[in-house]
Amino acid sequence: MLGETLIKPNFATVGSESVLAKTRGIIHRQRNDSPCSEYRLGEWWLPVGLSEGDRRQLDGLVFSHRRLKPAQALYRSGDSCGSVYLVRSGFIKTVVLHLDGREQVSGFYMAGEMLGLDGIASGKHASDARALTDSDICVVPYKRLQTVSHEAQAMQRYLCRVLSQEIVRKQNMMVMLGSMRDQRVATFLLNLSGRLTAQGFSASDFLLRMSRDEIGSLLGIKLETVSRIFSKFDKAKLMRIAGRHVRILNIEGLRAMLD
Amino acid sequence: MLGETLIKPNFATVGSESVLAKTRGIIHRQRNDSPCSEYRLGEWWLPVGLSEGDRRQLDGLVFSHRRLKPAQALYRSGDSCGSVYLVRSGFIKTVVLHLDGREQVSGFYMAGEMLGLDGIASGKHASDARALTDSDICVVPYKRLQTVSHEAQAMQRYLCRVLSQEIVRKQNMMVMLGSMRDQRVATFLLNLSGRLTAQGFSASDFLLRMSRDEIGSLLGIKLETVSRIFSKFDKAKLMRIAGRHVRILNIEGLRAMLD
DNA sequence: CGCTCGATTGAGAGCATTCAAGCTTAGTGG
DNA sequence: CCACTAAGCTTGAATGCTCTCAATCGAGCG
Repeated sequence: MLGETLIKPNFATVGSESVLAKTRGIIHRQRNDSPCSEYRLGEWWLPVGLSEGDRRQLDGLVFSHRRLKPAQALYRSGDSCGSVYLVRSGFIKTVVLHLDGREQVSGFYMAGEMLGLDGIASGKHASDARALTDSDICVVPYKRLQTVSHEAQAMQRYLCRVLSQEIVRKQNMMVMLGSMRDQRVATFLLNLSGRLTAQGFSASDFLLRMSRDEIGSLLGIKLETVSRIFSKFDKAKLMRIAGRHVRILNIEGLRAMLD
Repeated sequence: MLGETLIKPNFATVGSESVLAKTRGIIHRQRNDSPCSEYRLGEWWLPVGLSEGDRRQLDGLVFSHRRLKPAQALYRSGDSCGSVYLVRSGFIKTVVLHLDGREQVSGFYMAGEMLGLDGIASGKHASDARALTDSDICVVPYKRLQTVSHEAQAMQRYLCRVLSQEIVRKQNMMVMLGSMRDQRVATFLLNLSGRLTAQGFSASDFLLRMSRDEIGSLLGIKLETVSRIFSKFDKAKLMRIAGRHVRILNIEGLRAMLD
């Protein structure tokens, strides 16, 4: 068991996250719990790449949002893709369906990250997106995004950057799948830690929002192997793992595993 | 050995491809062998997504080209990324460098396909691109592309589609890496066959432009395993393999392996 | 002709998966 | 409040597959 001293910065769900949000001051500027209210994109957009000056041009871009319960689908493979999605809070997984019926996780998305970008090419989503926790999602109509992009060149540049970033992300996933099992798990943990940090959360203490099976599915290994490697890392004092509570003890040690 | 009757549609290199090009009539409208001449993008762009009407707007988009010899680099990881690249002819591989020095192939690109899209996000290329054969590459300055995209909405839409398509491609690669070894090789062959078909080449007879090692690197398996699986497919009469000459005998049998 | 590089094939070792059992946690209902 | 249940997690043992190591073969080239 992990001691009580364990900090739980990303443990908050929709109900309690505003406390954290206020302490960070940027992301959660306001909350509106009405189910279909509209948000202004500008302040959400801002933290991930646009300058303050560009923001004014984008303030007109309004969009709806969706609340999801765990296991609820945001979209399904084959659905016509009229929007892209920005995660306001919560955790989303995307899964690709094999021809033989098996499912494979293709990505996890957390607050501030965009998903649904794989649907732009063909107009149909190439994967399913499902909530892992209670989640709050901004729905950005793609048509509208295009119009704004056409008018504001900054937005166009940003959109291309986001798309390119997703290519890099998938490519890094590909490369990771070519490394040893242990390295994959280390990479996964470091990646998660880094993204949580970017959101203002602790880099060393966090809660996994996904099962061993889902982690294994993403990393191309079986759930038992994930469990064994976690235990191994724990024994090696690289981290402490208790259920889904993770505390990284030796981040340099984890990094050292990658080379 | 494969018999003399083997058709060799994609065997042509820079020296002889114009013969094939003329028979297809769309892609190679003209040839200009001067080392730094400029091409009009419109007719290259056209076959992969833009309507005839949009084309006129794009005709002003000029760009240079590069000739590459086998093993020659188009760009390297870390190079500042001022352009994206369109393959006119030949074969390019992209490789990502692991922290431990190993190299991993992240993709193969053939005529009509774009690469370098992973560099847009950070302004620096995230991989190396090297020629597998003599290749002819269109260099499309990204700044210029942005300007045109801003003016012509059709181009903007197209650019986003291309980026999204690359996301789908990488995602499919990821998923493939989660399947059995045999299935990966089957997927690889079917994918290659399909892309060659899209370029007007034979779907059943073609020449691999990459080594077993490079195939294995992409598929996450060792070169000996690639060789063994090729031999196995050959024994099963799914295909004939002789060195790098491939003749697919039972494409439905290969497809059936995927489910 | 001999060299080199890539491909093929075999044998043995190593490691992840499979199968199975026990354990913990969370949620439910008495 | 506690027992019960189900789902997820951990751990062990044996199997099977891929990798590693090694030898051979063949094609291309000087």
